[in-house]
Amino acid sequence: MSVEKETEEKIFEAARTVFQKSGFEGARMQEIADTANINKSMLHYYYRNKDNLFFEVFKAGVKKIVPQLLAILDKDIDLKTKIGEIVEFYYLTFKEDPQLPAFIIYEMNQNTTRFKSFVKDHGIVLPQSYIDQVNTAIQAKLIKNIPPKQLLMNIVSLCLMPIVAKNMVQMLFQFDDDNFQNFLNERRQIIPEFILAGIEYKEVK
Amino acid sequence: MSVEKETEEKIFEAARTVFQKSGFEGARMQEIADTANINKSMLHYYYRNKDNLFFEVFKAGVKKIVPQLLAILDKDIDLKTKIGEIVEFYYLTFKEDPQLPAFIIYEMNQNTTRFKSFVKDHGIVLPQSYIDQVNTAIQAKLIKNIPPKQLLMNIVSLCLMPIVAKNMVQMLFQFDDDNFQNFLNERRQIIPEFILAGIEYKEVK
DNA sequence: TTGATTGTCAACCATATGGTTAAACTATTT
DNA sequence: AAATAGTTTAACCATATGGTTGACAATCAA
Repeated sequence: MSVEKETEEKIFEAARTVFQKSGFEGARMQEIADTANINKSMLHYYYRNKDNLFFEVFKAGVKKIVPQLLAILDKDIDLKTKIGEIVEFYYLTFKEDPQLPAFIIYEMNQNTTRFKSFVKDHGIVLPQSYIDQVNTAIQAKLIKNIPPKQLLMNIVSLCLMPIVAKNMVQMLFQFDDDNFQNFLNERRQIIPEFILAGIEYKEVK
Repeated sequence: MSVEKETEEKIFEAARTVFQKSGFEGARMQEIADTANINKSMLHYYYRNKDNLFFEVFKAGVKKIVPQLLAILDKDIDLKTKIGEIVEFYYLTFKEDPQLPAFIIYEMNQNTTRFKSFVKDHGIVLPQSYIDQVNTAIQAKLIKNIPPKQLLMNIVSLCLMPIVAKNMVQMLFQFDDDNFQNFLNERRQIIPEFILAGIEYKEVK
């Protein structure tokens, strides 16, 4: 049994690597097997077929991002802290898994169905508490008027876009990998400042 | 000769459609031929092979985005106007070609080389005039201190991310296509306001 | 120890896919 | 009108790819 888990785990890790690098269509079962150092038949023995294996990887990827974000959004903390936590969460998560967001976003565009079932199974919904929090802040004139979804879109855009468009950014800004990492690191401070100013956030004493 | 251009054009358009929908790996030469309503051999007759055809489509895509952005950045207009123009440019361009940015960004991550040659051939460089403009504005205390590349990254992120992550956004926000289009439209106003507030922009009289 | 269950592998299979070819057809030139 | 060059097509080819099979090994239950 320990052997079984080991192999299954090896396969999954290899699949994660290859699928995230090449996408569903670009990934080859043989390459996954080679990466895992096992026979190709094992892939089918444990996961039946390519779709299945892919979906496992895809699900794990979504699980790593979405529920965490929603949990932070739902927290009972003030808006400023919340924004800071989101920025930090994205920075840390994608520092160690930089290809994940591009992978998820691309594959979701290719096949919405895959994701839909996941959303239903996990009851993924934007927390009402977040919506209320923003609207309350607006009414209290603590921030300027902005639809909560638009604000969230802004936050996520600022965090994810540079990572998703990594090569484009590196090319246009003529960054090597170090420069790019510094650029991202710099954004940990710049993004929260930019957002808070953007909504004209007023501190509550 | 008119027939030739017609066929070549038909092939290119079909290739654009299919490649943008499915990506390089997911695209099938047969599907392109079917979409163009011609025999598959014609693809090879006019474009030799898949790589070639793809690269033409890819180049055209980049040409539609990058030079335009750089041209606006290089314009001798004040920062506020410039930001407004970028936001409008992106909105209008991708309203009629929504899959383009995700396509370019994804394929660029898959194969940097493809893009590198393009950048070299077209002398694509971030205009110094833009860098200077931002730095000057900072020194004049017209905006708060922010590295020009970070500011540009913010602008582009806010414009592109929702389009690139369309399905993700629609799912999470429970938008149908109309809702989504309205959401994007709403951003034409929200993004410039958000950015100008974000950099604490002061009007020059 | 032995019989059964589970895991692993090399060889194999069917099909899809990018690409080729040679012949037919069409327009253009002489 | 004949020859030439350019365009289009159906049939074909080699290979890559996802998936299967059957033999064999390891592990476990009795």
